[in-house]
Amino acid sequence: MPTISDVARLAGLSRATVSRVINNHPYVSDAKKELVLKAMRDLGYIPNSAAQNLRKQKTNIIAVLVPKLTNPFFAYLVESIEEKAAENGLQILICNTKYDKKRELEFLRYLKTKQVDGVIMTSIENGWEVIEAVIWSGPIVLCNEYSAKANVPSVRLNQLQGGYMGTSYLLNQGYTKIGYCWGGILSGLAHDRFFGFEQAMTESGLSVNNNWLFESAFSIEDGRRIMNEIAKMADKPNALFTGSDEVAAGIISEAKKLGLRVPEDIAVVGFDDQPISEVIEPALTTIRQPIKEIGAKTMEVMINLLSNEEKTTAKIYELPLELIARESS
Amino acid sequence: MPTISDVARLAGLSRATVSRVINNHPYVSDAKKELVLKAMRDLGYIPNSAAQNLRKQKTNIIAVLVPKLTNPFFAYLVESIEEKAAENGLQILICNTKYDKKRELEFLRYLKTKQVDGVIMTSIENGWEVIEAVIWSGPIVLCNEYSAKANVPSVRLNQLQGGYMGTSYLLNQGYTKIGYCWGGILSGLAHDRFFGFEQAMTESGLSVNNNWLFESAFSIEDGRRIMNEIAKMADKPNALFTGSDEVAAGIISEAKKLGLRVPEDIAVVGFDDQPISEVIEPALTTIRQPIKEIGAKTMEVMINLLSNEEKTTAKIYELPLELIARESS
DNA sequence: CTGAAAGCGCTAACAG
DNA sequence: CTGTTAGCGCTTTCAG
Repeated sequence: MPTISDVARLAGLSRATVSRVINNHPYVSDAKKELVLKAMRDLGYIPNSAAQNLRKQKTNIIAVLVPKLTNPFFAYLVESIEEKAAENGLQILICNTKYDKKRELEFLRYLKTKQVDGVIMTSIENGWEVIEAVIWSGPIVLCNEYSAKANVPSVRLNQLQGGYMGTSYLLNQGYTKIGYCWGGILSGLAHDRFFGFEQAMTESGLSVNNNWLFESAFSIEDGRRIMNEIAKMADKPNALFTGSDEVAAGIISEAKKLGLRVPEDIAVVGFDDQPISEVIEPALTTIRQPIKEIGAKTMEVMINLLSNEEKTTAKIYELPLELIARESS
Repeated sequence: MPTISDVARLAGLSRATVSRVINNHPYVSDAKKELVLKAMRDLGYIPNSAAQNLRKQKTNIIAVLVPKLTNPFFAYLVESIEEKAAENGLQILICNTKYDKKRELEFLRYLKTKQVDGVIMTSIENGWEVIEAVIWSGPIVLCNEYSAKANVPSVRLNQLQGGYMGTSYLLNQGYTKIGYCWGGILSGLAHDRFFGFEQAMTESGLSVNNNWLFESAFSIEDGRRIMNEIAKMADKPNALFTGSDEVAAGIISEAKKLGLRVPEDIAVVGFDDQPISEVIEPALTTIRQPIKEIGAKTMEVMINLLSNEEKTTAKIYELPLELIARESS
């Protein structure tokens, strides 16, 4: 493995000059530059990034924390973030927290070990106090997530609007016995969405039925479970706002198994507009999140933070959602 | 940001001793160790990984190249690889090549820049000659992929068996007009699978109909497109081996739109046993790949390579596939 | 425009 | 068991 010294020796120049060529500095004569380039080629030289990172005190890597990589929403989000990162000469390090506090903390440590220059969090598992302890080591940007206490920028979707939109749609279709599925923790985002649901209900003079609030709803399997719970109820909801296409898919699939018709017996609204929502039958009414836009915006904010053009504040960037009406409600 | 020197100073010891504590070396008296630990705590010290990487000439990071992160198969595969990596104190760097030669090459460079200690490739875009040029910088392991020319270990599934199994199943169900969908490039893996298809056909005294070979089949959309092509044919296949659950889902969904019955009018076999296959209607007959096992095995081989217990050879580890019979055929 | 020199923060002989 | 010393490979003043 040739080093910069080998290149310098072969080119008959100093390491400083070679370094200048590597980093595209001005003030290197074309002649010497050619010499260096040739030597680099001849030796198959590639700069060692650990050395560069150490010396420059930066890595050009941004950690992107996601709670579940196998959730298409996050897979697409990561893709959009990566795209914007690449455009700006940055690399991303995908960190799959699996909704686990400890794992999240380990990844946040990367900021302190200088393995990454910044962190984008697409979910928050730990309390903000814990996260705050890390932040002075580098910028953090929240994406599709927020915490009331967080004093960092966050780029997110208008979840309140999402909850309101989905619920209103059901109400307009004439459903009044509406159930609600959610993950289980009323973190900022989930809270807003629920608030939107509540608001739409209230405005229609309806109240929320606590028996129809289903938690721990994440996966297709959870959807099936919830549908079975509903089937056993004496007083059943006739519509569900699920907060996730996967959960919605599970509900629809199980409902059909149970001999129920969707949307006649039970209407369903998903969230995300994932590929599955077009393929399932009946096709899913869902709420599309502008994934590309949110990813790009998040990276943009991060880049500004890194270049100190912007300083860390709790600024919120909010993007709109869109309801995609299909057949399930 | 405190450094090792700050810790040493505060503890009244040398940097060497602090380093020993950091790295859990034996031969540090408990008393001094306590002193160091306390100093580290008091300062909030965390070792700088760029410095460690430079000094140790290794990063404990393995790059995992995947062609498409939004494909659930790869998302799950990455998860299983990560799990095994974490168990062994390794970190993975997920690299999304997007089926792009140039991106693949950029990621392979990480091996030369010493950003990673090894590379796991779950697809190959470039010719092997190109890849070979990189390999002396560190170990490469192929996962669910192989190249005839590759002189590195590969952990893969028996695709020939997969192609054979899916086709035989269709034949046993009485279908004889069987079409075949594939990505478009007959790389090792795809070739084996096709060969299995051919073999099953031949054994049944059937020949492959070239009109029913559909290429560029990757996504749900592609499935829809193919189904529409079929609808226009005078002589139509009555069964399809798709090589992908996504494509199969697209085909089924579109077939129903066209008023066709699945499997009566057209039977479909998928590949991967992705979540979608259970939710779509009719549920998809598909071929399950042991993702957990293949990921774990791949990492195991990588770890042996890194520890020099094993040297790089073209050894092949092959895992079996399993047919999951459902309703689509 | 170019080179010499001084580290970035850490680890690993080696000597004691 | 502990400290001294010599770098890992690169970049960046500072002179010239």
